[in-house]
Amino acid sequence: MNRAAPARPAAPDDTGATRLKLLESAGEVFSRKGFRDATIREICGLAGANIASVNYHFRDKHGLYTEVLRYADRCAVHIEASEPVAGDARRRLRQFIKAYIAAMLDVGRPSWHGRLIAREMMEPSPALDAIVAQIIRPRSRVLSDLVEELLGPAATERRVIRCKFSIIGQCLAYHSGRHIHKRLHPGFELSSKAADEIADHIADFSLAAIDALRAGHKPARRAARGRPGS
Amino acid sequence: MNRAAPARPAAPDDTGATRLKLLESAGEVFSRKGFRDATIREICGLAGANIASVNYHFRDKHGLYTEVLRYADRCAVHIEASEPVAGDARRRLRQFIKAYIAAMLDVGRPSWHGRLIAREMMEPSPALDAIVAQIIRPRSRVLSDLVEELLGPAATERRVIRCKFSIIGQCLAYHSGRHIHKRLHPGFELSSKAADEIADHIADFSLAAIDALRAGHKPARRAARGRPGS
Amino acid sequence: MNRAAPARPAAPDDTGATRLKLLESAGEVFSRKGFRDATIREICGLAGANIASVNYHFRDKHGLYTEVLRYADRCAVHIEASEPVAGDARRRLRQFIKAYIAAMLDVGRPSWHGRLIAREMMEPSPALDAIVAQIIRPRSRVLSDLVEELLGPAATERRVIRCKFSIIGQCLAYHSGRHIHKRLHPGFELSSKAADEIADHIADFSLAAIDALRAGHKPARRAARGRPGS
Amino acid sequence: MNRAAPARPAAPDDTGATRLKLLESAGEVFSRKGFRDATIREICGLAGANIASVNYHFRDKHGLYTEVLRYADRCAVHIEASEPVAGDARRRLRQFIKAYIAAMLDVGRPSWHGRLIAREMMEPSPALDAIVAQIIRPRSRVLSDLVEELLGPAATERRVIRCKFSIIGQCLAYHSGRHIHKRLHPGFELSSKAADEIADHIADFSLAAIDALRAGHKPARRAARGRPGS
DNA sequence: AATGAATGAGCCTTCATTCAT
DNA sequence: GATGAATGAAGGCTCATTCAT
Repeated sequence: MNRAAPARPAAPDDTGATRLKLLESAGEVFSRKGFRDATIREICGLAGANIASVNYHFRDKHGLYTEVLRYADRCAVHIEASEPVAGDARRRLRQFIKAYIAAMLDVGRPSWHGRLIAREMMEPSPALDAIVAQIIRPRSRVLSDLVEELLGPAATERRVIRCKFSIIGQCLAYHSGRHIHKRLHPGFELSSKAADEIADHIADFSLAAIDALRAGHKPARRAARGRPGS
Repeated sequence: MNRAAPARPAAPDDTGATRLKLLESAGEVFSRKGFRDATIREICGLAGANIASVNYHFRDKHGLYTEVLRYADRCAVHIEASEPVAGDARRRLRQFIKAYIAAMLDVGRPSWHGRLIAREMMEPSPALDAIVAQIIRPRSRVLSDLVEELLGPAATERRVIRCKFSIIGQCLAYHSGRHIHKRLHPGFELSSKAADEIADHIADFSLAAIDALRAGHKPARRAARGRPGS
Repeated sequence: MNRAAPARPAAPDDTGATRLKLLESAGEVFSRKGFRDATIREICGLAGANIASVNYHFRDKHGLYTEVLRYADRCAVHIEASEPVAGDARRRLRQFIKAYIAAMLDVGRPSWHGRLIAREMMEPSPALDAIVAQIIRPRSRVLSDLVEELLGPAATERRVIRCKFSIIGQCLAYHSGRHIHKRLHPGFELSSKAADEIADHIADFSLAAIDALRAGHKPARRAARGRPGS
Repeated sequence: MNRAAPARPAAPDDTGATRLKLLESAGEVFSRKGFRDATIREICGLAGANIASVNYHFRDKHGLYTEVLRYADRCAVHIEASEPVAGDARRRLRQFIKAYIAAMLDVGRPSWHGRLIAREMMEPSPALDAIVAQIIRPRSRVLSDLVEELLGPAATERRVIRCKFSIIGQCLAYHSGRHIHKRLHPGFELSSKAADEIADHIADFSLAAIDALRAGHKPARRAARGRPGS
């Protein structure tokens, strides 16, 4: 009743140096350690601010977290917007995957955005619903449309969803499996340099699979053999 | 469920009812909440043991965690061992995927084993190295061999690794993305009933893609400009 | 209600809308929650003022409290002054009790004045000395004079004080014991409607006792053995 | 779920040196400063115990407070029980008042019991209901019966309650008004020495008043005059 | 005359750990 | 072999206060 972001309720933005530094630091720490393991002390220390400033600007640790997610959302919008809509479906899918992989592998960016959302996906906070509605669902629709177009007559709702998950899963593997990857294949660095190559692999892999599903027209067990490749 | 290490009779000893109950309870709680969020109190409460018993039996919270992982490992061995080695590569790959998906979706089991390893993959503890060496690497080899065989002349080290990740990534997606899936597609339950169908989809998808890679000897049929592989 | 000190034109200045609203709000909150439980935030919120305004206008939370007491004092003067001086002692005592009970039971007023002083009586702040000197002692004198007159030849200093406390105590009971009263006798509301009846009871009760003390010249009519007074 | 007085749920008692010292210290501090102003640090410091011991033994600051009240209750029982039931009503009322005044003025006792209950009366915590039921209501009944007997035919429910409050109010005045008393009449010490004399005054005062009410048989305004004394 | 921003101290609570039996 | 009792460190939060404008 007598707190909340100090009388500036509707300005979701940036003005205020401390507030901004706090958001950045919190994004970094939350994405690295998760909500509970992140301590307000570390966040404030990183931002060079007093411990109580979190209470002042965001009321709460939860309030800070929520605001960090909204902040990440605002930053994410133009990444989305900058993607080209032109080209045929195959090309657009490849582009989509490239953008996704780039996000997963932290290619030239504040870098914690992707990690934070990945974290929410694995162990959701009450904020996940909003994230799904604002960030994930729109992108999911784009992907669904692409897959549906590529499947052509073979597209059923169920199959579109499965293919979508297959594509996203391949991308996510390079994020959530990065620690395993590092230990299993020390020679294959997951640097941003490899991003393009990885994305192409996933695109090739997925397009071939979808082609096969379309050609076979039945997802039957051995239907795939020989067809898609020729 | 809690059979003492069958092949390793002199294992660091599982006798002691309390000790064993502690391991089971800890596995359950650690897998559900992660290392830090799990409290010794809850674990002991679930096991009906004294708070100090963790210190007594395992010296430490970390000691308990390490021992839980080794305990899970011993239990995991025969799951691995029970997988069929017979059949051609296509069939064995499908079996592999079915087993993996079943583990991910907790099909009829005490079931914290899979969840715990999934957790370690995302935010590793010092114990991850041991897990990789003892549990993950062996399975990874099995999968590598399968993929290599299926790729035939098209198999390069790099490509085998990429395909392996594509397959594992699709499976993991149904675990790490389960919260998103539930929100995005409320109609499609991720129950154990769907496990078989999902596994078949992933097998079809992956086999088709691998076939295409093999046939084309170039990553994709009509690789949209830029030829990722070369 | 918030008329500036009428008889004291040069009083430490009440001009300034914010300052005045702050005093009113603080009186309300302090009287309801006590000094420490009252928060500056709530007071300022109620007054629609900035948090720092307390420091600006009153230097301190303590400064605000002191000033609130002085403000209440100024408001209290005419209540005191408006009491009738006419009539015989019995009637004047009854009037005194009615005024006191009305103050205790908050009969149709902004009403935090009485509550605030009651609070100071129970756990005094450094400001209590001033309150006693300026507010309480004058009224106490009035009551002493009445009791002395009523006791007549039986009046000793000690006995006058005791009777005075007996009268005040009965009145205070309806304030400090209100929560007990509510629980013990849910049927008997302590509303302002009952104020007059209660005051009459206390007056009857006390006058009868004083009469007896005077008549017997020994504390009680048939003082049960031991004669307390002698 | 996993806390509460350590597995000794039904033993409301003493064993445990630290636990007992904690109860005593808490009683002292709570009675002097009230629930919120009392700090766990001060209580533990006074008891020579660690800060966390409150959590261990009583789960909570609230839990400690509740237990302190129950502890005070147990101590209070024999005070109650030791009161004589013999004698006529006048004498029993005088005894009642003496006991009450002795409690108010802390005559030779752990000393915080009375203060604590007095505090609860003025600003109740959720525990007040229990206190009323277990401690206050029984005593209140005793007093009601005495007053009813003394009023004889003049006793109505309403009048009995009023007289009861008049008696209790006089006693409470010496507790809640002690700070005022000290400042107003520095000569009259409120030591335990004066307790007996004060109690006798209240008894004389109240008995005379009740006699008058009985004689007048109507509580009318001027009915008291001349009657009770003769 | 007044305020938004920031601060440091302190409180309650929780947790893993240890000690003595 | 096992446990009840006790502890110290740390975390989140609240509050009165101050600074710069």
